[in-house]
Amino acid sequence: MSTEPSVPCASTKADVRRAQILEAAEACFREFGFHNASISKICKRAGMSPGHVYHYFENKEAIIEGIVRAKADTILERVEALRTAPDVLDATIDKAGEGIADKLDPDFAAIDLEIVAEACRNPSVAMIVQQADREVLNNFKEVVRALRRDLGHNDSDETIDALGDMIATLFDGITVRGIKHPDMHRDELVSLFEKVLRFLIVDWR
Amino acid sequence: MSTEPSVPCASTKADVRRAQILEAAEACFREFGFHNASISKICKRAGMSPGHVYHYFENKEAIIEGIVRAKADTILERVEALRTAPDVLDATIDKAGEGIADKLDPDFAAIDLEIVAEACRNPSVAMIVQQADREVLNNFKEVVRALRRDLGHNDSDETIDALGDMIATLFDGITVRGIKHPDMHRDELVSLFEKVLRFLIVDWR
DNA sequence: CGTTCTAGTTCGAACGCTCATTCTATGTTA
DNA sequence: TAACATAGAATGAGCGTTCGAACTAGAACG
Repeated sequence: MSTEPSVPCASTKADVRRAQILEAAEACFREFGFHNASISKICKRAGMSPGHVYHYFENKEAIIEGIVRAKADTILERVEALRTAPDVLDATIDKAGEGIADKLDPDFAAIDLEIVAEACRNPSVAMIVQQADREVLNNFKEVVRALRRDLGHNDSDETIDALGDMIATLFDGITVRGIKHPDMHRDELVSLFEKVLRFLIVDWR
Repeated sequence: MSTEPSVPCASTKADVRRAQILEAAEACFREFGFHNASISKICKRAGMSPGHVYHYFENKEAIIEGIVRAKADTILERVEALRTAPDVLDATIDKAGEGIADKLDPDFAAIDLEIVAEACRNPSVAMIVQQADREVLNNFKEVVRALRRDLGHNDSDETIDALGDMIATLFDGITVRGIKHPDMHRDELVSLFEKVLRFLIVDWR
């Protein structure tokens, strides 16, 4: 213990509390949605008093933004990892299967869709979501561009843009599909998904 | 006027009121989300008193279900129309462009995503959404099966299932993409979308 | 033809409750 | 002792819902 001065131990007491609140809030948001998850539900789950919660977050909106930002960071890390993989094409298509599995997880879907729905009417949430998407997409497009250059394609920026958005559309769609059609045959869908991905990245044009 | 007995004029006074309420509710749901759209907001917009609203709907949940059911019916009609088109393949791919434009409309997206998010935690909404999806998909799969039979493909049921879900995934994804990346270059995406559709329906396997 | 009756509409005040947020007081630590 | 951590009661607003009364419009009746 003692002083521990300049180096922020990466988790001050305040950081721990903030994380506890965010964790409890995420669980409540998942279960009830942003607007039906009350502060009292959240602080009961976090084992704190409402006053204490307000000591760390200015208001409920700030908690929502905290969650949205945290989720955005997670996705960003994931894509960042892609770029450093040894065989990028295989990694991309292999990881697709994993990515799909994640996105079909009801817990993930509940929060993700809640966030997108909120982004439709809450400008600050929309900003966070859109900025995260921009970074993810830029990252991913770099991967795709390199991949296709190696395969002999000579793409314009517009082509790469469309390709990036198209593939993102596929992943975005999976989350919704899992909710609208929970009993679908997943394995076959994943295999078809990979074929489409191959068509887009390798064969197309 | 006079009697007008057996033939239900298709719109009794009660039906008109119900429709008014649903219309006002939809606008509020779009603007505020299901849970931030209060009865008082809804009835102000509909120009009615709260008591009057409760005369036609048992509770707020029933209004939500009414909206969800109405939206589901609209989509169903759209797909039903596909089956009766003269050149089905072209119609399917042409209509795709229209479908995409609709799904990119922020008003559509706001309600649609709100519904899917609600379906994650509200079982009765989930049921309506999933049943509608089943009907839409069955309809659409019939179209695809016939199309591919004419093209010389001999598909198993599982193949057609996967194909249907894959294409549905594309459409579901577009709505989310439009929110996460509102400035994207839409024309290029639509054209790529159509190529993927052609790959899936015509070329694949 | 005017009046009464009836059943369906429509209103808006009122209820009990929960919400987000604030405030003051009390522990805790160093 | 000074600064921070934590509690929990209090506040006022707004929620979903209920309820009784007022308003209609047309049928029945004299």
